[in-house]
Amino acid sequence: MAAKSPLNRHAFVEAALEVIDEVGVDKLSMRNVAVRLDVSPMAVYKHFPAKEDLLAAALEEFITRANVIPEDDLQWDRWVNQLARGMYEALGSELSWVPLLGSLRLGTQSAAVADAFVRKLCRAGFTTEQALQAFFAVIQIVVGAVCLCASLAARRDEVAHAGADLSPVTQDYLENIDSERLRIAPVLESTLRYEQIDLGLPLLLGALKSQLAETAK
Amino acid sequence: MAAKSPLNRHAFVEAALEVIDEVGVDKLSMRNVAVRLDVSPMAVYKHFPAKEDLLAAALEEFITRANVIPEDDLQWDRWVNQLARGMYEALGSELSWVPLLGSLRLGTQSAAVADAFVRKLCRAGFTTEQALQAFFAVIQIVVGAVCLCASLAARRDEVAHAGADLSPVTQDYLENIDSERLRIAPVLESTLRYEQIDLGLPLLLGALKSQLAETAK
DNA sequence: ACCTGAACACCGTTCAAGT
DNA sequence: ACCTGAACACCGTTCAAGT
Repeated sequence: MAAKSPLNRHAFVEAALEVIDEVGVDKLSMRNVAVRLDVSPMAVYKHFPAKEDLLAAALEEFITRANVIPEDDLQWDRWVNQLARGMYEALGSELSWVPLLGSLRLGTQSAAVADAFVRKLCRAGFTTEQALQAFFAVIQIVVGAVCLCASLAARRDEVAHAGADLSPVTQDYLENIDSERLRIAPVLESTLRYEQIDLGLPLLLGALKSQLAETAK
Repeated sequence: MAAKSPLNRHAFVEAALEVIDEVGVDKLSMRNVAVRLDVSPMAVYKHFPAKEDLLAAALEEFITRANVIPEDDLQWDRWVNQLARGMYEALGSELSWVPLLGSLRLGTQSAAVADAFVRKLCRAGFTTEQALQAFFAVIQIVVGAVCLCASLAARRDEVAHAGADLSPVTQDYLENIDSERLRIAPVLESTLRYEQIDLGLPLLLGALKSQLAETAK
């Protein structure tokens, strides 16, 4: 191996993504990234002033690789649908990012996604302002859906009661609610079988279509 | 002070909330909670098997105190609107919870909110399934809006360029995007002045109204 | 320039021991 | 029962020093 060429930023980002892939974001440390590169833990600080900067760079690279921007030949509503699902799946496949979504800053790649979104919707007849608001609304749904998905997944990992037919969520719900309202339980159970993204996103897309019809008039 | 009565669970939750209020969720530790109660750090483990359990209990108490369930005499759409805004404001006032929203499990109080929501919408004419889906959609919007809000706030805390008229978000956007698309910048700037909750929530409420009209037919 | 070693001030958690 | 003290195996970060 070409052992001693000086390491660049990208090597650290690459190593960080590998560590995250193996043990999750929350267990990434400056030390284990360094160990993976066979380098002193403190070498990382020459390229990233703090752990947060390394994480932000890794998230940016993760978003780039997720490659969520759909082909341009789709109709706008299908385009938005596919973008949202792509983001949902990418984040869902690496749930350990989720706790950081609220605190990390996004960079170049996020701007590119925003830009593509606004151009797509403007060409479909939305105003720039509507398009940008729609973008934030879609991101909200995606981020929210991934968060809920993560917190439900955490529940499912809890020790499953032997022979229980109901999900842990429903079980807790039943423990915490008056017996008068038991009728909600089966509906809760079936609703939890949906992917979270299928709950908010269709409603949002419907609203955007009405808005477009309104604007076109 | 009645110093030596044995401490109960609630005393620890109370102390945890005080610590969080002062230094944020991310700096809460078993040790500083214990110090606040003038007790050995290890006493906490007699009541909570792990830090995560203490945090979950604290979040539950936080939600209870936020008291977000609106009065019942409001119309369903205003009721939903007020609930969502209440949750948004509560979480927004204590942004340090946000990074944990995806990973913490919710309990009794969350079930009570879900229950109130479903009952309210069912009485307005929604089916139980629609109501429950709407609940998850609303939660998605709230959680997503708070996450975005937090990540924009993190940006605003970065060193503000002297004399800059544009927000850090817009500045980064401009750095990362072709000059051809500069026209988006002013719209981005004005969109960022909205509260995040005002972007997704109105669209969602509009969609729910159409759905209700559909169902009533 | 780029990396190292040792150190500081913290963590969560375990475990045997106290009262 | 409830709490303590000491210890283990980690953290992020700083800083003077090496090459």
